[in-house]
Amino acid sequence: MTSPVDATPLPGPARPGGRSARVRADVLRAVGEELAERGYDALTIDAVAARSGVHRTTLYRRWKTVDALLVDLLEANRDDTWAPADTGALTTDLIALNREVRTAALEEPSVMSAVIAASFRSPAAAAAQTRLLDDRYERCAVVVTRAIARGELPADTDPHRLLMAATSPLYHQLFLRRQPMTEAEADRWATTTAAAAEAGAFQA
Amino acid sequence: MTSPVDATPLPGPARPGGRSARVRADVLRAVGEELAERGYDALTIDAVAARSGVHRTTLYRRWKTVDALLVDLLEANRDDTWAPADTGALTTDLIALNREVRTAALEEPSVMSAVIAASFRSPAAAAAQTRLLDDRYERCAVVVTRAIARGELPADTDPHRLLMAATSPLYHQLFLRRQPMTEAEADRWATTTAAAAEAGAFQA
DNA sequence: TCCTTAAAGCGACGAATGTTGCGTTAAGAT
DNA sequence: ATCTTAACGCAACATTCGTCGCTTTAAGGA
Repeated sequence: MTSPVDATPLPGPARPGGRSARVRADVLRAVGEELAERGYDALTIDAVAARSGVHRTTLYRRWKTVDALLVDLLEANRDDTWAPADTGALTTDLIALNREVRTAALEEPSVMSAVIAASFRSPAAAAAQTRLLDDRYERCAVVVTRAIARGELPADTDPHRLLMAATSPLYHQLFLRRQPMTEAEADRWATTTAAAAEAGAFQA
Repeated sequence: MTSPVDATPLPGPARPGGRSARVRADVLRAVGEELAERGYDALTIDAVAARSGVHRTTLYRRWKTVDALLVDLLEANRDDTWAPADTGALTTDLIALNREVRTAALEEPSVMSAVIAASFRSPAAAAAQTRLLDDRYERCAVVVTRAIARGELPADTDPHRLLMAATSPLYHQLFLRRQPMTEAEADRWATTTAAAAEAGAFQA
């Protein structure tokens, strides 16, 4: 029996206004700077508190862990405009893509590495990582559909499998095996994959 | 000027005998159990000390960090007899290999996942991870050389590239992208790679 | 058997990491 | 302009983590 005057209390962000927003902005900026300057290992609640000027307790209450901070930064900075380069051919598109992946993976300190490391600790970070990569693959699918439209690839080529084949060796080599990888090698995975795809290796 | 009576003090393990060995065995057993029962997140110095009956201080002195404990366990349990299955054909050899990788990656709690997570924290763990994978690739190279001997592959096929192509999508999907992977999918990466290799995709 | 001395045990300490209760501030509604 | 209250600031507390000085044990050599 709810009285008619009873205004809905509304769950969810009850007061997401001015101050809270400013605090969040300050904190996320601090997280980004700390990460860029000192790397993931130095990314601690206290360090972020000190740099942002926001109290420790607030961070513990709103984010609880460093991983949560990182996830929030990721969601906030998510670039909705990114698109793979359009070079006019599958092989060169994949080369451009692989070079971008390699560059991002090799930057120091590596944000990508930080996200992966975090994904091994908290489920939330893992979920963010999944979303991030899913989004990436989604956007990159056009590389394949364009190639199909140009007649370079069979019409039933699976974009996801093709992209996995091209990029996964880079991640594997750089993050799991932890060995260096030259740009030429990255290029080679692109060309090999493109050739295999054109031969129908990734047809459904 | 060393006096003739002056016995060499000998650097290195001065007294690796009975007690030390027993302590190490107890500790490593405890690490393995803790890891298997509660997973990597629960793997703490204190937990290992409690379970093994060895004092905290000893662990801090001899191993310093949990990652070092994990590395030591790995080195101690290293299986020098492992070899890839010989099924008589490249495709089926790769399928067997991928199934083994998938099974190991999917066990819960995952030792493989723990090692990877550790490799993002300590250089020592990273080095161990590199050694582990290098050793694995080394042993798996016979799969390729056998295929060459059978005439299935060009003589100048690069074993390492071929093996990367076959297995890296599994690691990528399971540990980076964190999505499930069916056995059929794992098999498919094996067959696709075998076909590409036979077409000369991994020639030097 | 006895001696020497690494290595393990032990407790106490300091620092870092989280937590809690309470007072204060300001967003948003009236 | 005033009121309500979510969110922040603050200080004190609890816990975990890693270190240090000292004592005790036992491995390995004489």
